[in-house]
Amino acid sequence: MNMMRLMTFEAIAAREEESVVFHYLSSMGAGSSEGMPALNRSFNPVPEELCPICGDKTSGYHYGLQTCESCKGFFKRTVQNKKVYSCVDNQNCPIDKTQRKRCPYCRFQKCLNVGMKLEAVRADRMRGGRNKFGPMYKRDRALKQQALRQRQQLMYVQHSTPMDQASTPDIKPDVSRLYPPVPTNMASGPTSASFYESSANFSPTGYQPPDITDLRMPSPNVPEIVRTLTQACSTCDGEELKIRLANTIEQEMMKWVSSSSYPPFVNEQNDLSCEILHLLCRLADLSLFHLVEWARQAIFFRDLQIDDQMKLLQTAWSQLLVLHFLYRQIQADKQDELILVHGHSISFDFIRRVGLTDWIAILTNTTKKLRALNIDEQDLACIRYLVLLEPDVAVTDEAKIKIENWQDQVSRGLQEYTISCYFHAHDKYQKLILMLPELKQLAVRCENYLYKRHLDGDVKEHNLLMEMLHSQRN
DNA sequence: CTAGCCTTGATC
DNA sequence: GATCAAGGCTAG
Repeated sequence: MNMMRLMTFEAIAAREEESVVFHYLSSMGAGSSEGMPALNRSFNPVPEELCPICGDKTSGYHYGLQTCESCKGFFKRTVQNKKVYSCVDNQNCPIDKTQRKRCPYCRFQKCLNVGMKLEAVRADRMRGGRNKFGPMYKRDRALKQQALRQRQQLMYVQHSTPMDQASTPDIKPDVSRLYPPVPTNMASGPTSASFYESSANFSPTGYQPPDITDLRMPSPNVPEIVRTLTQACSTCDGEELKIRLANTIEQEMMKWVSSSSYPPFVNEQNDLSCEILHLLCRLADLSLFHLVEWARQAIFFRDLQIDDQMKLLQTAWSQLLVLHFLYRQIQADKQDELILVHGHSISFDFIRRVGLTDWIAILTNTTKKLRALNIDEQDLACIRYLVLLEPDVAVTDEAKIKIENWQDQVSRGLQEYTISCYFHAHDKYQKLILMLPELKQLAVRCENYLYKRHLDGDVKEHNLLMEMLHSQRN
């Protein structure tokens, strides 16, 4: 059935449309904000789009994405005239506005790598009109608008900090809350005290660092690959702003928690349920942004072509979000509270009142299992990569071989690590691997739930989270 | 060969 | 009719 679908033009068009998500994601991460003071940007509400190949000013969508006029022309000439170039250097020449003429080989490679479409150059040289990429360009524009709005929202939060800080003086922005923490100093062993110290100030709801007197050996030998994966975490632009936005969202949620009457009237309960779901989705959306930025810079993953990256991300995003969410629960070590991104928490009682009763049992069971496994940050880092680098996702043959090799490296690293650091828990590795299908099942369940609530009109916003949810179902 | 400007024509 | 992403033209 899938094979049949792949043969149809609709399927191809749908697939191309899906890639918009990734173009959008990659352009977010490309850091249009890099090195630019926030205040300057606030006076420039529509940031000038730069060509992903050479950095020149773009002139519109050409052959799949926004590029400058010269790269458009170069791509057209190359494809139309079937040019074959060669590189006199190492096939990794820098391509920018001043040097783009130097090596056409590397320029063309870059065109393909960023996602320019060969098939958008017409074989019949027919002029004018539109092609199948029209809807894709339209959606890309809409997504960029959405990204812009989100950035402006972040800006708003940044400039409203005095009040925020006054209301929660005990909360310090901690980027590790958005996405799993990664220590910068591994010298002290797999669970460096510095990580927990960094989280220790973070106790708006009495959150305390978990007890680290576990069963680990005092000075374990962490395999190189595990060390690398654990260290290789992004520190993305605007993280602190996102943390502040998360804080603002959570404070809003806290207002609902404290002001809602009990027992609620029927309509009131429904409104409350939608409002809380809306805020939870906004938090998940923030985490998703961060997750994508992490993935873009993630070792292995960053070496793949954009189309392959997109496929992997579309398969893994919900699992990675769930994984992060569960890890947060374990870290906080609270049995009856839902831990939010910025460190606030909501009691399970409140969760029941907004109609999410079923999820409490699921959450409790899963966190219980994970706690029993005594997952540490090295395990987590490896699992994240195992989830992200899913070899069964249909990617190009070349990428598939790479991914299988990377999976193998990560698996072996994890196995070696668990054996050397948890020698008494000899089956830890197997248990971790066995958790993966369960994680996937849970992620799918979350997706389905969210999708249903979206169709029911309970989740109205159009954000990256919804975009990912929809792109999988198209 | 490059890159800026021009012409074309399907889609909205 | 306006839009805008194709292809075409041409000075440098």
